[in-house]
Amino acid sequence: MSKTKRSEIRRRTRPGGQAEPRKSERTRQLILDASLKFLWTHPFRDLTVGELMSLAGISRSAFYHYFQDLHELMEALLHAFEEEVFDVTAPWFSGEGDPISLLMESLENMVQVCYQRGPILRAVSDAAPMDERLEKAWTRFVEDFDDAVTLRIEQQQAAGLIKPFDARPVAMALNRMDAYLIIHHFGRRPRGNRESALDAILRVWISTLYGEKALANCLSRSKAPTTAKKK
Amino acid sequence: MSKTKRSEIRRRTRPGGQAEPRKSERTRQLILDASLKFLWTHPFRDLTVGELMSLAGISRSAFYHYFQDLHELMEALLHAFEEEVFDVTAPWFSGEGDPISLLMESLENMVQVCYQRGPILRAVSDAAPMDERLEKAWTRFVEDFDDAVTLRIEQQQAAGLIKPFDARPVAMALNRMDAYLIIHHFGRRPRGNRESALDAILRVWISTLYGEKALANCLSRSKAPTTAKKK
DNA sequence: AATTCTATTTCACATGATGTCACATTACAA
DNA sequence: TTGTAATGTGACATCATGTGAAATAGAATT
Repeated sequence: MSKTKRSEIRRRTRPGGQAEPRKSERTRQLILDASLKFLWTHPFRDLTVGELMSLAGISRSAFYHYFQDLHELMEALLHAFEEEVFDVTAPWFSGEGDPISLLMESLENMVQVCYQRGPILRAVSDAAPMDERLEKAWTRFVEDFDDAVTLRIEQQQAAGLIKPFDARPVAMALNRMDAYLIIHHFGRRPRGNRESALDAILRVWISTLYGEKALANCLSRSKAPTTAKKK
Repeated sequence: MSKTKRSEIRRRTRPGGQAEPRKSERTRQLILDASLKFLWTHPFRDLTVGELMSLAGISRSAFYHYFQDLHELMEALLHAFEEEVFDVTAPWFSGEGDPISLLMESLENMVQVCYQRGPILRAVSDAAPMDERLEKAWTRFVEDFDDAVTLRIEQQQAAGLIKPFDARPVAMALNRMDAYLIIHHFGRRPRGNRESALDAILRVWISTLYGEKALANCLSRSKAPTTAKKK
């Protein structure tokens, strides 16, 4: 260790002046964690800066050193979620191989992630209409998917895998369905049934894009149709 | 006119004590109208009791004689909308004849109504997460559709018109798609294209419920697929 | 260890919207 | 016209928000 002081080691883990475990970073994370814990059991409308900070064990006004307001905090949560979802849906968007299998894989992954992070998703979509900035971030998130799905449909139409139609409106329809169906099912506790939500999403996507024949093939491994009525 | 006083004529138009053009009813309507005018050009988050009442030309505190708060007002708007939508979608739900034609008629009507009342729909769905009562009303509205669609699908499955599958999750998926696609397209000005939204909705519903063959027949009269890219 | 400088936190306050009250005013039936 | 209930108003208490100055704690330098 010779001359190098401990502080130098710690602080210079990341070059460029960005220190690693800076106190403020830890505090910021503390706040994020507290908000997460809160939103897991309460709707966003009940979240107040005071509540949040007392949960985090810090004074209320300290909040404003880390976030402009609650909406900016929600934006931070959204961005983390965003990244995760884009990662796990990559297969259909950029993978190679049977498009239907890839689609199924992507949608399964998406449902899986959303099942985990459901309350975040709901909190963000609840909070979005109350703040212009957050609303834009949320809109952009959804529209990024619109772009990606539109592009993929058009590619597969060109390849003759999907019948020709105006791709964008359909992509938008399917994405809205995903987002709000998932928020409905997984956005609050007790969360709905993963499997039946996924089945419905798969059914709609596949029959819309690839036709019922494709659907029949995929669902062959699935369980028999439920006739049971569950109100 | 003999003995009958004018007031008696006016007040007894509707028997049962419910007077007709009572002052308070007119004022209430004035407030509703003002809110509508406001929401047509501003998001719900900018609506304040003060603004609203000065728009209506009445004092702020008078508002609370007519509504508990802004959310109750939104609930009133929702109920008016609700009725209208249920009326125009009746064909598919209870009509007789070719199910696909009926479905198309219902969805066309729904898009038509929503195009007119888009901003109301958006305002309600924006406001809903902020208030438990309104949120419940909004949820019930959507779930009433879930029930109706589920029932109809099950009926047509029993009649062999629709392939067997678990109806409710699919009904929910299709309804979420309708609601939020429509809010997206028609909820603010400038509103999106009626036709392309309708086409997308029709495509998804028909191919999901009745298969692509049915779809091909219906869309024969439609315009050629647009290859144009409109970001 | 003492010192200095800065990052972090807190306290006290101003603001803005809400909802409620007692009271003024108006509408309307007698 | 007049009395009473319905309607409208102003003043107030409340609550969460966001801000700035002051206090405290942390880290680097000597």
